[in-house]
Amino acid sequence: MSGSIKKGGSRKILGSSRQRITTQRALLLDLLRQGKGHMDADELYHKARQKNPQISLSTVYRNLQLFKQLGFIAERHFSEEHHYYEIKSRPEHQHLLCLGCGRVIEFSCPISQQLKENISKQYSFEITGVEVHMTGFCPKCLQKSEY
Amino acid sequence: MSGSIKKGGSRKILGSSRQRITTQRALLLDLLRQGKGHMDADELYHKARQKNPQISLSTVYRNLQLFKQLGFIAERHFSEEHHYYEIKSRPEHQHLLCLGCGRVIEFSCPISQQLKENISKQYSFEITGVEVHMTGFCPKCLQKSEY
DNA sequence: GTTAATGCAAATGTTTTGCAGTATA
DNA sequence: TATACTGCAAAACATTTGCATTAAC
Repeated sequence: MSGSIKKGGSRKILGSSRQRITTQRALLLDLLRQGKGHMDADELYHKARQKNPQISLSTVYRNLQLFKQLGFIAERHFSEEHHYYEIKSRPEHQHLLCLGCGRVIEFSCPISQQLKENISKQYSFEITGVEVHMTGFCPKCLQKSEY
Repeated sequence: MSGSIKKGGSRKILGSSRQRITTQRALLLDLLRQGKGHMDADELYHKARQKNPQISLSTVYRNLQLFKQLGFIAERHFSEEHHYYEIKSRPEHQHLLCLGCGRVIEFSCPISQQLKENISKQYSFEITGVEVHMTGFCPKCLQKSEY
């Protein structure tokens, strides 16, 4: 396949484990890094097809699983149907979902660190992740519902 | 159908809206109330079949949606695959999931109220729900991985 | 008696899997 | 060259829907 896709960045990530650096993986990681915010499997698939029309949906799913296992991406379940994925190198942030229009806002939540330590002590857990997920209605949607 | 299932409690809930109080609904609400913690659709279906072998899975799904819309139950997405449901009248609590054994621990998180107000002001949102979801490894699973 | 809710079966949509061929190391 | 990865098609899931029947009002 053509060498038009840079694999430099992916090598850093994938090279350290025993995984092969395929064109598809490089592309998928690229898209995940570029894409600001959250993507579900299907979105990622369609974006990938624009660069590589041959890529299959199974490859997307398989690699999302791999990236997740390797810890490169985090899986979020804040919407009803799909799972969303995002690169872990992004700064710590939490999510605020508007139930009216579906918009997702990210906010930082420094308290979560403290909370994590409290719970960790209390239950003798080793905590690996903290998600704070709020739902509500954004200003625009609040206006609409005022009649 | 037999009148062996008490519909009293359900009447309070369902009667206030225009929904009909069916034997199946009464049973499902009963099970959701009794069941401590979280149930997914399939679990609820199997529990319901023990009391009413005729009940169908579609009825379970349809009613979970209804209950959710009416605000009686909350839908949680803290595990990989399924959605879990729980009666809203339960006291405020958050979830801690062990990635090793799948055990879910509930903990209360009074800070969340404060957090909610902060974010609400900051983004002019009307916040309807706050979920704090932690993942990690419980003491037992930590022991196992120590070799 | 009306009409909403049910049960069944079929449909849908997402995610997973088997396998032969292909590209990476 | 050896084998891990891909693409395809089919399978496996959970969830939804259409429709005739049943039960609640």
